[in-house]
Amino acid sequence: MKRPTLEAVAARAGVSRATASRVVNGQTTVAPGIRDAVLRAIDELGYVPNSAARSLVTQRTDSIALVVSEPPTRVFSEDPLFSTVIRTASVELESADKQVVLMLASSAKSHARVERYIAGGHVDGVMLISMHGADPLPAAVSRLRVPVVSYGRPAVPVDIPFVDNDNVGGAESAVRYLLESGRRRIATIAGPLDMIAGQDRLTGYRNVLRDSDRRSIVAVGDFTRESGATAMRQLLHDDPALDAVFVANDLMAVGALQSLRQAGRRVPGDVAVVGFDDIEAAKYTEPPLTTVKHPVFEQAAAMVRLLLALFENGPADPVILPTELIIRDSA
Amino acid sequence: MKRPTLEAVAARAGVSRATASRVVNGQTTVAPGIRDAVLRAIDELGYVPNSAARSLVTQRTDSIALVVSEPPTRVFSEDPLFSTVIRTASVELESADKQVVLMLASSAKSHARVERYIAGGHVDGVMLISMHGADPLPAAVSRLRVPVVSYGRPAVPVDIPFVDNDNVGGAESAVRYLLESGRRRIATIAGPLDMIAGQDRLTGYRNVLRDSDRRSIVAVGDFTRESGATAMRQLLHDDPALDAVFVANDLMAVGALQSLRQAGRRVPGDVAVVGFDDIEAAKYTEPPLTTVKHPVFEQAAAMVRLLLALFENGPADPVILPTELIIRDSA
DNA sequence: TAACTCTGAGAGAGCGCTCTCTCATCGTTC
DNA sequence: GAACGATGAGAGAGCGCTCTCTCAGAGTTA
Repeated sequence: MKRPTLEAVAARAGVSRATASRVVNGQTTVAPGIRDAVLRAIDELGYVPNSAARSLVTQRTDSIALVVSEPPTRVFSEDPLFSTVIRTASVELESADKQVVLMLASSAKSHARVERYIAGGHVDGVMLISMHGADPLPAAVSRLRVPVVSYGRPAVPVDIPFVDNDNVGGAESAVRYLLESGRRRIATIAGPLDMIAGQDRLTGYRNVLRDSDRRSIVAVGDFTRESGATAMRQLLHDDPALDAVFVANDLMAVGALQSLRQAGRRVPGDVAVVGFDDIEAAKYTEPPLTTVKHPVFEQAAAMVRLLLALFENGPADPVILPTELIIRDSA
Repeated sequence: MKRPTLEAVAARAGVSRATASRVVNGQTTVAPGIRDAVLRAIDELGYVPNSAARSLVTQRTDSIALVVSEPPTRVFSEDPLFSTVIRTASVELESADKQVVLMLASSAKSHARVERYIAGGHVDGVMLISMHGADPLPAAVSRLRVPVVSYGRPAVPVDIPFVDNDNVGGAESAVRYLLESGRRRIATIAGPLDMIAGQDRLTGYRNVLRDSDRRSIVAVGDFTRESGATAMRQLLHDDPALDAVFVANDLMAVGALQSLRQAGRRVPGDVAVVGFDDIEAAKYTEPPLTTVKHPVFEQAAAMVRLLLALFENGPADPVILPTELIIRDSA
């Protein structure tokens, strides 16, 4: 019981394989009567084109690799952004009739695997997500002469188009807000400094404090809740008099809120807290979190558009999306 | 500048294409000297096999579809389980050298698309995740004569192997715990009743209450935080004297905690709360959430093993994983 | 030495499709 | 009425690979 081939369809419709192929591919140079006969044969036989055969000759695969490159330790965390980015990108790509091949690149071994796969011509394009500093993947992939875009500015200077949000500006607005609401000792919990988002948000924090001649108080986390909790304890130990903290992402802010609670500090009374990202959970913390909205959805969608534009040889300028301060109760 | 073919490798190594193919596929019937020559040629040319050509003849694709079937409304939510399941399954499949093709099936249109894709022989097997009640996909896919496994018991009775956790037993243990700790009026926030997890957890709740002759107090949510918050308000309105609530998942429990806080109820003093899933966020709620641990990681890994076993014509019995009550501060 | 087995390598078919080239047919124009 | 361009359909090559079949040559046995 084999799957029917184009040959079978052609035979049944009483035409040549070439004509059947024309109908399948929607060419207009087929007389209506014949087209109908072919369509009927396709329907009766339940014909579905064999993609391997097709892409063997067309040299296209209609699939896109979505490469998520992360340090192995973070692979299994429940990152809410991961889910949103993956889903949005999938939906957008599907509406462009592209398949999504998901690849996790954490170990060196899986890096090699990804490279081999892409080099193997399995995909028409690549989306690179969430890479950390010394990630060799952007450079490696860009060498492969396959259209590629990056979610977030690559940490190594490599010439691939990307979509990012305004991390520096977002952080600046958060810290400026804290300053303007009368906070004096503003600390920060920075993200991992081998990630651009970590670096840039710290830069934003420093920019504002420098301009106002205030001392910066920095602890570094790794964007997980737990690291946020640890970093907050650290900060309270280093400077018990701090009255505000800008946390580089909401997940760490959740951890920080818990540490503050445990230390008996009231939020926002004693310490104001501002996060970054505006994940759904931010509305449900106690108190609800003031945060910088990171347009994850738009960023993912823009990334897909950028890649599709690349296929059409369109312009491929980096896109930077604006952020917005969402004021709730924590600051 | 085209990619080198096997032909080119063979020519360079001074052998036939057949021999080169033997080396590439690791057959042992090649003399060591010749094998080395071929390997050298492969290396020098940077040869990577063309997968389309290969699967055209082998009829295998080495890729697996990971189909996530959800009502459109929930597609963009930041579901922490989604992320864990997808990642675990990916990692496991990659170590078996399978590609992961991610497909979102929310609309009827995308359902058709998924079916067409699978029928098109693009994948060697299918993993179906998170389908809701009237989902036609399990039945449709099982008709396609492609190996398929399901994450969670399919809602429609269809004969495909699945991996699930003991939803009924988990819910029972949670409610029994509430009962044993002296709670009298135990309500529940159920999940969507068109999902097996929603049904089964409600069944567990009812089983225990029936045995103890207590009245059940039920509100229904859809597994989102917001629905949990709404349902909790509803419950407090329906029965202000309730002193415990079993919430069918942690996300809704987070919402419920917020509503309780807003209503001035203390947790666990006035109302005890038990969730289900044990997502990471459960440790960070105020107070930390007592919950039933759902072995997401193991479940995803077991699903992959089940599918791989299917390829080997191995046994394909459903797997039910045990749950465990994790006691924190909310009950 | 002849007949045999075994091993290693090549020839060539064919997987299912697309696409160029060719050609028959028909309508149009002068 | 002959020459011409459109138009629609078929023939056939070839995409890159695997795998069966075949066979040369070396080793083994009587």
